[in-house]
Amino acid sequence: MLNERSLSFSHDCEDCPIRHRAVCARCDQAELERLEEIKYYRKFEAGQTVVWSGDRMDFVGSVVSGIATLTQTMEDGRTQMVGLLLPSDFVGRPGRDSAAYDVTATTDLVMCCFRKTPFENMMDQTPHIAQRLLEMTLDELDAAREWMLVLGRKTAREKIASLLSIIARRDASVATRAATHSIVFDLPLTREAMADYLGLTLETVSRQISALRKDGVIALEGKRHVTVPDMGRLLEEAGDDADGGVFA
Amino acid sequence: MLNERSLSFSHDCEDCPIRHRAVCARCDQAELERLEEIKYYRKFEAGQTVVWSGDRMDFVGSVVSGIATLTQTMEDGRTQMVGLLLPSDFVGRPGRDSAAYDVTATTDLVMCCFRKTPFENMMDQTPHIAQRLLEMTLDELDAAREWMLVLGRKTAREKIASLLSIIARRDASVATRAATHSIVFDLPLTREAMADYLGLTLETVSRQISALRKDGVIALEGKRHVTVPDMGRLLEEAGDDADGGVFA
DNA sequence: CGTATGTTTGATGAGTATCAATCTAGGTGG
DNA sequence: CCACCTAGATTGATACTCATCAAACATACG
Repeated sequence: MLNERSLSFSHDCEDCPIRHRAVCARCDQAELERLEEIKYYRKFEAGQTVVWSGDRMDFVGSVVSGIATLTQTMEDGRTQMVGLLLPSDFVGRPGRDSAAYDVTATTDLVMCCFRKTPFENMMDQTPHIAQRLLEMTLDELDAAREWMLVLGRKTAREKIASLLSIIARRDASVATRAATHSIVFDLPLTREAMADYLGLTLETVSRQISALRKDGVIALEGKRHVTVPDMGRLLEEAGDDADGGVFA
Repeated sequence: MLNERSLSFSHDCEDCPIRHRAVCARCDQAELERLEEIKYYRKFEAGQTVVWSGDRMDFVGSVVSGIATLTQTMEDGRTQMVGLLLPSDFVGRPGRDSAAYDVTATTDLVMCCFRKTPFENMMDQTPHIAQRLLEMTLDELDAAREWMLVLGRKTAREKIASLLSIIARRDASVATRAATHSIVFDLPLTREAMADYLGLTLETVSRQISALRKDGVIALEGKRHVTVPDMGRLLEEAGDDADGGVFA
C-alpha cells in the first residue's frame, strides 16, 4: 500500500512535492530541464540500506518521500546516528566518490537521484544549485551543532523531549494544532533508532518515554502514535526556552 | 609578546598565511583586490568574546592566527562547545544577521573580517568564493558529525584520546615526527574548555588525562605540553581504527 | 608575600548501561 | 481460525561510569 502511494507522485519536476525546498529550489525552467535529463528515481523499502559507508557512490540526490538516517559505526558495534533525512534533504557530497556514512531507509523511501558527474558539472555552471546547496548545508550544520548540545549536555529525559519536539515541530499538521491545541504525530523511528540518535540505550529510551507518559507530558496510543497536549510543557522538559506558551 | 607576533603578518593578501586555505583560496588577483577593499583586521586577547549569541553581526571573516571556540549555553548554565576555530576557519553565516553561537578567543586571536553586505554581494557575483565556502562548510559538517559520535558513544577516556588525536594531527610539526617518532604539541585549551568540548566535567577531564599519563599513552611537561610517544596507541585509545602503526 | 586562576585528587551519589525476563502485536503456517 | 513465532517494546535488578561536592595544590601576577 505504501508502495502504491510512493508511485503516485509525478515524475515531472513541476509537480514534485519537494520542488520548492530541495536542492533544485532556485532552478528556473531551463535548469530544471537539464536536471530532468540526469535524474532518476529509486525506491527503497523500510529497513533497506541505501548505501554503506565506504561504498562507491555515483549519485547524489534528494529524499522525495519517507525518512532515512545517516549513521556511523565503531568497530565494536557502537553506532551513532548523525543525521535524520526528511523529504527535500540532500544525500551525498559533490566532489567525493565514496559514502562517508551508512544511509538507511527507516520507512519506505523514494529518492530523486542525479548522476554525480553531470550534477557536479551543472553545479559549476549554474550558481542556483550551488547557492541552494550552500544554504542547505549551513542549515544542516546548525542542526548538527544543536544536536551536539543535546548529546553532550542533556539528560536522558531532556534528550527524549528534545527529539519529540523536533519531530512534533516539523511533522504535526497545522490543522491538528488549531483544532485541539494538541499536537499529534507518529514516531518514524523505532526505540533502537531513537537510542542511536540520542546516544542512549533502547531500554533508557523506553523508560523515559514511559516516564513522560506517566507525567502527562505526552499520551500514547500503541507504541508510535503520540499526542502532545501542551507543547510548551514539552519544550520545558527539553530544556529549551519555552518563552510564551504559544506554539511558535 | 604574542601581540607582537600577531602583528607580524602582512596586511597584503598575497603574503597572508591562510591565503590558500581560507574562504578566499580560489580567488584570482582581481577578486582579491575587491576583497581587500572590504576587509579589515581585528585582534582579540585570550579570553575575550568575539560576539555573543544573538548579537547583531555585521561582518563575517576568517581566523588568521590563534584559536577561537563556538559555544552554546543553556539557561541553567550548561555549555557545550560546538566548534573549534583554527586559522583559516570561517566565522559567521552569510544571509544571517545575528550570531547563532558565542564566539570566544581562547588564545590571542587575529581575524580577517569582511563587511557582511559587500561580502554577500561578492558571493553572488564571484562563484569562487561561494564554491570554496560550500567546500569548507561540507568539511565542517563532516567534522561536526564525527564529533557527534564522540559525544554520543565514546567513554570519557576515549573522548580525551579523540581530542588529543585531533589536536596532534593538525598541530604537530612534521619535523618532530620524523626525528623522534614522537608527536609533541601544546594544548590550546584549558581543562574546562576541553570539558565543554567533550561533554564532560573538568574534573573528569583532569582524571582521564592523569590516567593516560600513568598508562604511558602520553607524557606531560607542565599542564599543557604533551608528548605522544606512539600515535597508533593513542588512536587505539580513541576507539578509532589504528590500522598500521604509521602516522598517516 | 598574597591573591587569583587553573588543576589535581578524594569521597560520595546519581544517572544510565547492562543483563535478563516478560509482554505485545503483527504475520505465518498448520 | 487459532497457535505459534518473531521483532519490537517494556520492566526489573544490579553494576559501573561519571557528576557532584569539597579540599588541596600549582603557577603566574600584582
